Amino acid sequence: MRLSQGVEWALHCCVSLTQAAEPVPAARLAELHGVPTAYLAKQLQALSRAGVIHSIPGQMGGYVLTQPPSAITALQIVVAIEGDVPVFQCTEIRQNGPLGVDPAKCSKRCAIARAMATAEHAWREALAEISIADLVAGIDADSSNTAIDGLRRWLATG
Amino acid sequence: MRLSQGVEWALHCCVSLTQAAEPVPAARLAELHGVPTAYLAKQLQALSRAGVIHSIPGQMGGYVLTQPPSAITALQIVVAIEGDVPVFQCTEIRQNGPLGVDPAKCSKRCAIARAMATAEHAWREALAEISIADLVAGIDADSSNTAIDGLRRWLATG
DNA sequence: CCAATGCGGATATAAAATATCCGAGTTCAA
DNA sequence: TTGAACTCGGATATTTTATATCCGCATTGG
Ligand code: FES
Ligand code: FES
Repeated sequence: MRLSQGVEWALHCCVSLTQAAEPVPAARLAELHGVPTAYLAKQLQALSRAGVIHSIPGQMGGYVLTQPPSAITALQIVVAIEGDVPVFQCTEIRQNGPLGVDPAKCSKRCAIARAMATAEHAWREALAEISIADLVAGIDADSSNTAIDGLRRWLATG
Repeated sequence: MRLSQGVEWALHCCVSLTQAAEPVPAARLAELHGVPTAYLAKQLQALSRAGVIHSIPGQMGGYVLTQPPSAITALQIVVAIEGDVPVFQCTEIRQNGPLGVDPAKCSKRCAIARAMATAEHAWREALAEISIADLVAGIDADSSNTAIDGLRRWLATG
């Protein structure tokens, strides 16, 4: 079980967009991160559909964040890219075999699925506690306050 | 991102094995749960390699739990089937592009990976709190204390 | 010895992730 | 107003992974 690579790209792009004064095209974000343009565009479209970013068409178009960095969470981004399907999916095998339970009595989710969902909920809660602003602060601290400033400068010199 | 189906099978098998007095062959577990025998065998082998269950070869052979049900956690089973690779994998794209960071300065894990690892840790901690005994108790309660008894009886009548 | 079982690898199929392309629509400049 | 250049968007290939299956070998117990 592995999270799609698009999640990492999306996180990096959202961090970058916090330092942009104008819309940033997908090609420019791809150049900045050294990833294939066409595939990154797909992830950005997913973010756009989820309402995390807003797309502006036309010659001076590109992508812009729809909310302040402190209001965007890692959970939103993960859900946007991966979908909100549960990590553990109960396939109701309790209804199979010689001891199969009557399907009519399976309106309630089974005990195993409930337990796994509880653990998954803990993960989602933790993801919801991570904001883009937190990531920006962390990256800035790691680089002795040079990375974010350099990023803003690079984005400005179109 | 979706957890492999083998995890559900493994959980159900461990629950079933708690009610067995003798080793249970893979074919019998497959029949009980109505799943393909050959593929289930693969999952059981993974559990065996991880030390969750013990395999006994020979004519009266089969699988047995290595620990009491209260000592086996859902985390052990998930790791056994899926491997202990992290859900979020940092591919170090911060080293790419025109603003790429010097690889020599990347000995420390990046801020994004750290944040995602924290969330993942919360999930693992929650999984470690789930024991097979808990699942048995939950299933028993859901069935008005009939399912586990029926299971033990079915396993005894080889 | 013979039958039954777990183990491991090799193989075929199905699904998903990855990577790419071209068209519809918009904006800006001439 | 006209047009050209640029943007996003969805539909399309390619590669990788997960799923499912099979067969031969070693081991155990009758
Ligand atoms: S029946 Fe298998 S987890 Fe619900
Ligand atoms: S460089 Fe992308 S998450 Fe670490």
